[in-house]
Amino acid sequence: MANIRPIQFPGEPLEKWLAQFMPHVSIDCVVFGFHGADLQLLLLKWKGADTWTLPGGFLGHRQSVDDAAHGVLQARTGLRRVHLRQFHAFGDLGRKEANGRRLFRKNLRDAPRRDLWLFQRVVSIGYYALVDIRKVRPTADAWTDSCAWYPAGSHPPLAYDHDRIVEGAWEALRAAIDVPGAGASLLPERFTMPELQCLHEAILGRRLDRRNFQKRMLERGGIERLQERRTGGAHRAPYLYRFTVPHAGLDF
Amino acid sequence: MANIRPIQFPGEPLEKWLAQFMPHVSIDCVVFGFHGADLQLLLLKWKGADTWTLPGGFLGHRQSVDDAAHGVLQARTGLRRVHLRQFHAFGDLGRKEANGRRLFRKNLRDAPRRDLWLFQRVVSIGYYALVDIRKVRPTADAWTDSCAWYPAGSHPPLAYDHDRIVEGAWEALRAAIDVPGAGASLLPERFTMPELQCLHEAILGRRLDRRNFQKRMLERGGIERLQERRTGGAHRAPYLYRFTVPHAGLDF
DNA sequence: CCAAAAGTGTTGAGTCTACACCCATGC
DNA sequence: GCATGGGTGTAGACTCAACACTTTTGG
Repeated sequence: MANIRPIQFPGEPLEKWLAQFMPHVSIDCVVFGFHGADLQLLLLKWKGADTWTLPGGFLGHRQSVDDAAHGVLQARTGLRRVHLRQFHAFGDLGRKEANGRRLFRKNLRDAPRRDLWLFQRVVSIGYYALVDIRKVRPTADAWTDSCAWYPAGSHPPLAYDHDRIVEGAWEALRAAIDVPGAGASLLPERFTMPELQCLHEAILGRRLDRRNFQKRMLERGGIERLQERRTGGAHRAPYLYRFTVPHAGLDF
Repeated sequence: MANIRPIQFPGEPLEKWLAQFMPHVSIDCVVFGFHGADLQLLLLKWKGADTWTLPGGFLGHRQSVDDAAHGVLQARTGLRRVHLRQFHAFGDLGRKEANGRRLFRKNLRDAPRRDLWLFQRVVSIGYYALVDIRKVRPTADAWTDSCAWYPAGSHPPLAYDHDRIVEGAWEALRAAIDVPGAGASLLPERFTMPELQCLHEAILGRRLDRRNFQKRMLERGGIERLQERRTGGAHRAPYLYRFTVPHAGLDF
């Protein structure tokens, strides 16, 4: 992995900040975490508005798209090596760019120029990320006053076309859950089988049979049972497992 | 479908032509056709160079990414309603932009400016298209002197990262072949079961069992048997079929 | 001892694959 | 008739979902 450097808004003028990026292209990241029984989404709330968006960013001139996505993740979560997967590019008209100008305006001394590419149409490349929610330190940026987790099923409506992007990410995640090691990065290093099942149920949106699930996971490989059990809970102590393929599809 | 207008290079200067496009974003189309027993690829050969590339184009300022892809297809094939599917955005560094400047240079009176976005890094959105090869009129553009079909297994090496784009498209096509109506747009309106099987074998890269294939296709639905048979060939005349779902996933 | 959760096994339905047989057509 | 390709059926392997039983733990 090369060249991950978080880029903060360095102050006005806006033009100067924008100059370091490749114009008209952005990254949006649907960051999935897992806690309790629900999938969670990492969302940013903009200053001075009841507006939420996905964490996003732009491409440095000498930065690959994948690196830029990792940069966004590192800036908002502090994590460097996350499971990150590109799933679709969004380039429809009517992505409500004018709305964006209003959002930025509130946090600038002077009104930004109308003809900046930031306020014209931008093609956004969608990534989804799977992270261990306990390792994340949510960090807002210069434009937003909070970065926080929301239940994926009932998050506040998002600006632009970000609700559609979430839909696409979730669909891609559902399609990708069926490979060995899937979900590795959403869980802590050591986990129990019921926890893994709970994660799969959250992603798929339906209940699974406990016994068939366990069988399938073990036959498929990619996880190994440890000697220890999780003690302390009521009832029988479940075994702990860990993934032997650390991150499915994470190749660096 | 809105706003499909093929945009031709209107003559120099290059800057003027480029001004109508959203900078730094391009479309590349992997156009699959089917003839005989092989998948075919539509490729462009550049003027004054032994260089082949995929058909591509840029985004008009008021044009969605999908519309731009349809525009590319219409310009190179004459077809308006084709099965077209976005599969990945390519934005690595090292896409050999300098090479591109050399290609354009040969067909311009004056050397183009070095700082045009065309010669910097461009993020390319990859689409694959499935077309009926007999309906296509391959049409070169101002930069190329031929637009022609090549066997997908043994085409000339492509410039930039276009070989990788073809790989990705083929993989996405393999993954998508398993839905009812798949391949509808690669075949003529009426086709025989062996023809459909041949297509599937070409896409998957392996032989299939004749009997099981027929059974699966008919049980799955989406095609219907006609009264007619294909006469004229040696041996028993096969039935003709047609798709009842016209184009899988083509939604306008 | 009981309730609740966790581990393991079995059975039947449905699906996929390999293969055998018959039909049509040109030579 | 016979070689070749096309249409249909069947038996076995395999997969997957439904379900029963046992074990462990806290109260």
